[in-house]
Amino acid sequence: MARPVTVDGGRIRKRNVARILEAAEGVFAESGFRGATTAAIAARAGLPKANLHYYFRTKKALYRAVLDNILELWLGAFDQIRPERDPAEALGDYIAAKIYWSRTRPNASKVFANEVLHGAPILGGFLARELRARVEEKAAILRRWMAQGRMRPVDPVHLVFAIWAMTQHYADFEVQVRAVLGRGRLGEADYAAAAGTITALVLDGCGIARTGKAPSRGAARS
Amino acid sequence: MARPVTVDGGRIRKRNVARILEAAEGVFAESGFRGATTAAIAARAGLPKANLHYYFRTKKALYRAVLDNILELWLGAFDQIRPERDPAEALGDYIAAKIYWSRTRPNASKVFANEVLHGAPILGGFLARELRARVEEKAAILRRWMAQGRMRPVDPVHLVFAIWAMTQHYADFEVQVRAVLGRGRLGEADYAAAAGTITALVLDGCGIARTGKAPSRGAARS
DNA sequence: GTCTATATATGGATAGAC
DNA sequence: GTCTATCCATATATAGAC
Repeated sequence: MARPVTVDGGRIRKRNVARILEAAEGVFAESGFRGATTAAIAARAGLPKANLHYYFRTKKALYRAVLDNILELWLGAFDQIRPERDPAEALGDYIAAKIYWSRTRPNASKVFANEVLHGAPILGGFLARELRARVEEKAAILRRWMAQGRMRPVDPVHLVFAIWAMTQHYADFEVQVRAVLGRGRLGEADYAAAAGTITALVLDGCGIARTGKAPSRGAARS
Repeated sequence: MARPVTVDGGRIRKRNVARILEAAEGVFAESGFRGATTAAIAARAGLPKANLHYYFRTKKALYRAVLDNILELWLGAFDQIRPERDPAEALGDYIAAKIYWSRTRPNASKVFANEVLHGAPILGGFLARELRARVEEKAAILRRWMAQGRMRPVDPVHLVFAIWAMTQHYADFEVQVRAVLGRGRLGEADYAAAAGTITALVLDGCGIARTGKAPSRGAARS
């Protein structure tokens, strides 16, 4: 148990852990922490239930591991906002990155939303420390841009809340968005319309003339 | 069982049902449908568990009743948007009404968010029929205002999504908002800042000059 | 490392006395 | 209408053979 004796350096372990994490993200997204069953996660991962418990002793430990993956995405996207950038481009790329993740990793967004919705029992500390610090850091950049007259003064923290809310809405409330739009599935055009509307609201709200230029390369990657 | 024989016309029943519904909204908001236990709901309502099952035979039936109450609020607020109104006032009052409900009925928002987040198993039909129709009705009003040059052309449905997302964020993600703002509890000033930021984004995004006038009376009521 | 069988706990729902 | 006691299903977690 303590140390793997196989020569492959835990190749099987790596593959199984990855499968379990992906399956768990899906099941936690669909059913929430309480509603998710280890049996359902194991079935989706293609493993017997006892095997899942071999890799993650408790359901809670597995849940924590899933959340850890998600936080990386969230904090990574935030770094589109850097002091040396043009405000309009930085904000536009940040919105594009968030919409990109809502589209490609909707389950990650849903698991996070569910966690926060129910009081952030696991992530409470992260929100109050790491996230708060990162928001303050980005808010300071926005305030500097405002002081330099490069954007209209708005409350920078509430602006960040607005961007989070509007972009993640397309993942978290996807069922409602599809129902209201009458779509079986959201397509390229729908996400483009969403990003366009959100970008227009944010840039106009900040008094920044839109350039019509496409988001810069790599916007969705880092 | 079939008909109440008491002379008070079911006064006790009315009181108990109301207590149960309020308790259920709170517990469903905190724990989700699956995480909520009938024991917890009964305890919060101050009744023994079996008594709860006397009024609502199944947990699902109780959940449906809670959702029904919530839909009334949602559709009611929507009626701030009427063709004869001034676009800026109508949108401003709609935002004010939604923020008012996020503040005063956060649990209602959370239960709804949880339902949609997990695929709207109960409300799917409502979203595809009633809600879709209501959004189309309001989108038509917005399109008419745009055609009359009273507001800049934007995608009206995505604009509605944006307003929903930004306003309900303060109820659904309240824990995160509090953590990032470093507040133990959100106060009057926080909601005012939220409404101000959201209104600025929406009105500027629609190219409508802000009047500085306070939201009209009754904005939060109907 | 894998998997069958099972111990154990929790929670929805009801029977039946009052 | 109220409430105690209980049935029964479900689900987490583990024991122990392979």
